[in-house]
Amino acid sequence: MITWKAKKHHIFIETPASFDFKVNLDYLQRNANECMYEIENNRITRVMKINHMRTLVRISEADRENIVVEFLADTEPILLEDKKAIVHDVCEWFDLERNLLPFYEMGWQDSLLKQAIERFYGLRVMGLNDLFEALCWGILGQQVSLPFAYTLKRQFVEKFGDSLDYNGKKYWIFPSFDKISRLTVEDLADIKMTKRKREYIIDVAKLMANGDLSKEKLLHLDDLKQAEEELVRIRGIGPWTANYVLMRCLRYQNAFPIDDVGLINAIKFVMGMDRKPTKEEIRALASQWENWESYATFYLWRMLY
DNA sequence: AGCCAGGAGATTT
DNA sequence: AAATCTCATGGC
Repeated sequence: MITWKAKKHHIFIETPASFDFKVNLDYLQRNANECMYEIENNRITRVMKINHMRTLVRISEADRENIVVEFLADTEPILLEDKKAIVHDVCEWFDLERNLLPFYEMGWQDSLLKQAIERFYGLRVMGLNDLFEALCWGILGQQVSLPFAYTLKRQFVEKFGDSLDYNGKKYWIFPSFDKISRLTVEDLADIKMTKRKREYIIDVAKLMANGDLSKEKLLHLDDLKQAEEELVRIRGIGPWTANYVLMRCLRYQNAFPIDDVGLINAIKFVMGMDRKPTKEEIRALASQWENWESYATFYLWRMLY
């Protein structure tokens, strides 16, 4: 259990030893076109949705063992349950409750992971807590470069999302599946993604609006395989997107987007290969990562950017 | 200019 | 089942 304490306008959350705020911050800053939060002076500012309320929070490192959440724009939660919800979401975002020591113990002896672990010690798989956002991000990222994916996301969010204003800046809230479920592909015509992707996103929004698809349902399945099957059944979601979402949103430790180009390139780079590794070679390397595939992938991705 | 990008679905073999 | 084709668009 995570220890936290609420002050008048702040909440302090204790972080584990194998956590490094700056390393995670670096990850969050990997693309300047990110639209869901702002980072300035080592402080993250973003909107968080809890119990049907929206709060603008600023998260920073208080000291080596604590991060602090400040509330801005008069959106401070008063009720204890709302404060608890904030703590819960922050913990989930930073994956604070996971014990990384077994991962490090394993990775330390793995020639591929060793460098990544040395370089990014304290890095967590940063979450995409919201299932609709995670699915959309996965779909948007299919077969396009990362910079372009960020552009698509920004267009989508700024056209269909809500925002809170603070000090003359807008802090965006990801479009709701309710809203998107009522749109047509023509409504999304301005967003320069393929028509197919527009269909996928609207269809996913409809499934969520119907209640046929939800984070809760996926979390209540027994294991990764079942959740993956459930997701892959949806048009537009293949093994890559399913595992990406299982990793970043549902937080299955063994989620593994094995076909990911980034992972392939990272392995090629770290091993100094002059060609891309085959799927079989990746499987062989990953056989040592059992039950830590998601973290292994995330750390290797970091070697590229 | 051409290749590729944090793929997926449909069609063919 | 596995290989191949088509989609589709910006970045480098």
